[in-house]
Amino acid sequence: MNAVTTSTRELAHPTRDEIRLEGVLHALSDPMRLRIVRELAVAESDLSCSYFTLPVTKSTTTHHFRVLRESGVIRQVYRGTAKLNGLRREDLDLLFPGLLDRVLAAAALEADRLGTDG
Amino acid sequence: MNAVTTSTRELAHPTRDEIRLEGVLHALSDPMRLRIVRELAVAESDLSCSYFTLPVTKSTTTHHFRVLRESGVIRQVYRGTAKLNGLRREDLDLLFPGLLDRVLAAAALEADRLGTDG
DNA sequence: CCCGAATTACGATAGGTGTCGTACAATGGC
DNA sequence: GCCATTGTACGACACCTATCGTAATTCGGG
Repeated sequence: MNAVTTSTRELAHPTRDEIRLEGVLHALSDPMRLRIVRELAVAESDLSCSYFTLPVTKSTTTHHFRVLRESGVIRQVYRGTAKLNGLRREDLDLLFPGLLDRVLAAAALEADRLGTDG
Repeated sequence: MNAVTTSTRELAHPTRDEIRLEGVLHALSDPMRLRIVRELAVAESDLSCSYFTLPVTKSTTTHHFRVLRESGVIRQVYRGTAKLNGLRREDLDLLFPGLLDRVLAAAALEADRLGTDG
């Protein structure tokens, strides 16, 4: 009905200064999560969870998105029944300059090297 | 038991092309291991395990060094009763250009931010 | 040839984690 | 109001992992 759908469901995000390097590295060390992050990185805007077609169930997908959110790697906002996901680029770049880009570049190089892209 | 006393106990290392980004990120996502890597990074030469004074037992320290070696982050060589540890900078920089430096810089920034250095 | 120093091996343990399946909840369109 | 779409909650399970303590191994030196 409303032109601007204001969702009431709130999601807990760590503030910028609560983000820990160890947590970010751990979040990125899982193949599924790294794949999600890579897709978010090349996306022009936020992507819904259903956009991703991962070789795991929806339950597991939900789990991975939560890990990414709670570690501060992504931001999640409800819009209707969907949940939009976006990288927290600014926060990450402020805390860990250049880190995300290097990880993404490394992931691209490795995917190319192994011939298995995600 | 044997007669070969060339002090060459061999340790299994992954070859460069066996190193995986996920494994490296996972290895670096542990506080103890990140601390070890940071110390190795500023060292002029290889360091023995006993050089490090970590708040864990020697058994646990051995475990962490093994994780770092098996993930390809460090190289370990026996010399007498000691075991010398060094970063595999060249291999890592070839595989993942700039990644290690950014992680180290991020770790330094975070340590400064949190006021808790290692 | 024994001793001490450095490190490992082994077993144990508590907690984390990736995965699944099924049942449940929120939302927007009809 | 109903229902399809989207995602969550919860329980379960196998596996991994960080940690410890103690016993064992390797090596150089006396």
